[in-house]
Amino acid sequence: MSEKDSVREQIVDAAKKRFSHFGYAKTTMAEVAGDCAMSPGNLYRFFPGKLDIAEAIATEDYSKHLDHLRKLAVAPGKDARTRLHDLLFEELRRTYHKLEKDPRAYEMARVISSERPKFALWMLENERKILVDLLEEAERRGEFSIADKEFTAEMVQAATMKFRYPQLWSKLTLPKLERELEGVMNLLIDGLCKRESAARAVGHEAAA
Amino acid sequence: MSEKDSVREQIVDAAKKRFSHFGYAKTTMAEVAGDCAMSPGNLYRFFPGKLDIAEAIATEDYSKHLDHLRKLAVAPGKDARTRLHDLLFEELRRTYHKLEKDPRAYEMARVISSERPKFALWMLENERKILVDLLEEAERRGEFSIADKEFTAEMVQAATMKFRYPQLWSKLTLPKLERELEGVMNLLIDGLCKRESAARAVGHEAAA
DNA sequence: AGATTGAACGATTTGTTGATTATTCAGAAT
DNA sequence: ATTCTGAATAATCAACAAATCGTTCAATCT
Repeated sequence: MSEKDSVREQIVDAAKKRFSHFGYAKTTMAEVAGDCAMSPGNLYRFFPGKLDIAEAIATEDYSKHLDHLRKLAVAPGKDARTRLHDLLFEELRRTYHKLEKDPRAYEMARVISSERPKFALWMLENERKILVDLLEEAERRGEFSIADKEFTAEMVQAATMKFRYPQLWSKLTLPKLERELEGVMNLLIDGLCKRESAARAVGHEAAA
Repeated sequence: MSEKDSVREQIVDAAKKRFSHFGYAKTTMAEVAGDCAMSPGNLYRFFPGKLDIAEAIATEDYSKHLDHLRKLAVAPGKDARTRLHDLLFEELRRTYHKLEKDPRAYEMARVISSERPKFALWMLENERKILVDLLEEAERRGEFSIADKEFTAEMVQAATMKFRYPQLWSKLTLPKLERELEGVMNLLIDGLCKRESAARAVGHEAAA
């Protein structure tokens, strides 16, 4: 089984190079097989198809990102607002740099999320789990006050949906996106509602 | 000029029928001209091009919707929360019924917003003005507490972006979308933050 | 003169053909 | 028996031709 796994890795590595050099569509299975010194047919003993190789690459890369997010969400010595801030900003920055700036990665993301819609849902779920953890911790410490954490996490994701889809960015620069995310986040945390206790004003505050 | 206007109306009417029957792409200028008992070339004395006819149709239809929204935003005897609720829900319902349920309207929306990106921005601006009015009124009455209304209106729009794009709905039914919008709205109004005053819990509350 | 036409033009779409490519599988190699 | 190959297959893509359609404008009509 270790044998098989190392071949899988070899295939993923070869495909990663090809995909990021020439793009997903312009890379043929024959080329990937050639790079691994095997026949095209043999690839199918390790992956059901071309798309599954792309998915493996995306999963591997995304898992690292998830680990990073998990660390941010439980960073000690930071209040809930800051951790939520760091979490949402990290996601925005990754999306921006990875997709907006790299046409090859963008192509792969488009192909995967159109041919494998479940994949995008799986990513959302993973991030929601992190959010739930953050919210639970925040309530335990008395920072937030939330009845249904699972539902609230979903709502936070719905409200920040715009920052996940480059198609919705209409030429906005990263700083502008960051300012918007900052604004949305402050609204989500503090709300529009008048309070007795000194309310934090919801205005533009530079992000970075 | 009144003469010219009535011809314009005739053209818009003919095009409206064709577009909604056969779709934008499958309707030819010659057909629209024929319906108006004129030559194709003559259409261009009234509209710069085919897309402008579609835009005229969309503008006419959208203006009625805007009037409706304005009424909801200033409805007397309702608190700000309710008016904001009505406003956002009306937009969601219109988008759902008009685009999600009518492939012809969806085609036109796609064509216009891809060929005339300014149009979508203009719609957002219009709705933002209404939001600003609502927020100003709400602060005057002491219901909300907002430093920068223009910016906050932008943030409310950013946070509810998901409900404007059917592509982001991934098979969600209208009731589910409504429940989500309800949740996001409550979060925006009340915030996550713990307060001294009795906080309204953020949970699922049936929409309709 | 101003309004209108419809043939002419170029851009876009459609249809067709011939590669190219993902995938399969009967058989060769180990 | 298991691993692997590479030709066969079917699906997709690319390139080209024909047709259609949006748009223009010289000529015609009112």
